[in-house]
Amino acid sequence: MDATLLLSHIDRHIQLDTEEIALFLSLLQPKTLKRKAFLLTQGEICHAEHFILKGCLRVYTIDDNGFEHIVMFGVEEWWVGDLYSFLTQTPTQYFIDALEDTEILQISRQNLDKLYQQVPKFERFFRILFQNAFIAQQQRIQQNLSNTAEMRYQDFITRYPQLEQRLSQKQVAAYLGITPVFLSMLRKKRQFKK
Amino acid sequence: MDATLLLSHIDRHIQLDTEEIALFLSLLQPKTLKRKAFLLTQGEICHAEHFILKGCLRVYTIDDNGFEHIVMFGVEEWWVGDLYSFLTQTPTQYFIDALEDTEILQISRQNLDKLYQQVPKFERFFRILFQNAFIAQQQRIQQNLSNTAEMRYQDFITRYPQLEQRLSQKQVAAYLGITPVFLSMLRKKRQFKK
DNA sequence: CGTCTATTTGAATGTACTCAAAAGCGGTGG
DNA sequence: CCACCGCTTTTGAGTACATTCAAATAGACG
Repeated sequence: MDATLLLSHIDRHIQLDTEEIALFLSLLQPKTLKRKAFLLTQGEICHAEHFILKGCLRVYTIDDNGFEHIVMFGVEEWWVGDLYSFLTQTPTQYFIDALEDTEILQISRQNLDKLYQQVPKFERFFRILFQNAFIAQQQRIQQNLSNTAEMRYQDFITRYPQLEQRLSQKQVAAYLGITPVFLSMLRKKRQFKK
Repeated sequence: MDATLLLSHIDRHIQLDTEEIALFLSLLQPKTLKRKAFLLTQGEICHAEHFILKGCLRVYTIDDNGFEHIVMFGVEEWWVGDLYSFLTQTPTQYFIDALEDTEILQISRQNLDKLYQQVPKFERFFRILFQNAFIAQQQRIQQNLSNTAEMRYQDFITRYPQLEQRLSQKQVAAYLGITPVFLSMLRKKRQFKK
């Protein structure tokens, strides 16, 4: 498996020498997932963080009424996992599965700890990563508070136009927090407006 | 101003020697805010991150219809600011003001950069901080997707019982994403149930 | 005390959901 | 390669959750 994408992603934030790169790569494990395969299911402990080389994953919960709610999508160059379960080693409430055939690189809890110890620059790398993720989530929260479903859909397709292409409406609805039926109605309404 | 609270907060995640502590403290600036005073208003650039020693702040937007939406509260031992504006040095979309008389310690962009350079352990500190903030936000997003207003209110008061005491219903409503009128109705309903 | 803001209450409205049925689409096997 | 099965999307009617508007009451603060 080819880690070029991951290395260039890291190179954007910190500079590593060849030794550090070698160490880092030795701590990773590749994995491929067929469409619809699960990476994590509710009740399991999340043992690794996953970097996506190719494909598309979704992180979601299933509520008491059986409805799916997507907390995040992951595509190329994104990290996914359940951080809470990963850090506390407690059972997760999330499911993660593949919407497309997907290739990932995994780093386990022990290996990540080792990485932080041996290459402290990675503290900086993940600090920046979480910082950016925090900002993105805060914007999503603010949007959910301020906007109607129609505005949120509008924003979603302008913010992630290429992602929307890859998803079914059902997935988009589960991310926006509305029913697929209602999303269908919104789309119909939009056609007239344009 | 007394930085004990901040130092013990930091000590939970990283260990500093006396020199490092001295350097860190030299990079901070104290500030007091009277109730209703603004720390940041829409259009300004956020020049510092703020650690709360005492008091209560709110971070919020005002939407096109003039409604306030609170993205986070800050009380003792929390950091607040607009990270996006802080990092990109672009105008913020948020307001931050004090709900109580408040004492904070500020660290400017330049001083934080200096801190990262001179005491890399702070990369780790903020990595952990953002990591935890990310988890908390993800839980909030998941809740907003899954739950009705009534459940969200229930969860809020069990999760932050002491915070709710300090807030008006209007503030709680603006955080939950509902109108004060509707929150009042929910509270009335709850009284019967108990 | 008086003013200003927050909260409560009630009626009408709107946004989004439920249920149900039909149509569309994609993958799989014969 | 077509036919069928299952899942997604569309459409419509009725419903529920939450808002708007308005007015009255309560509370906070100077």
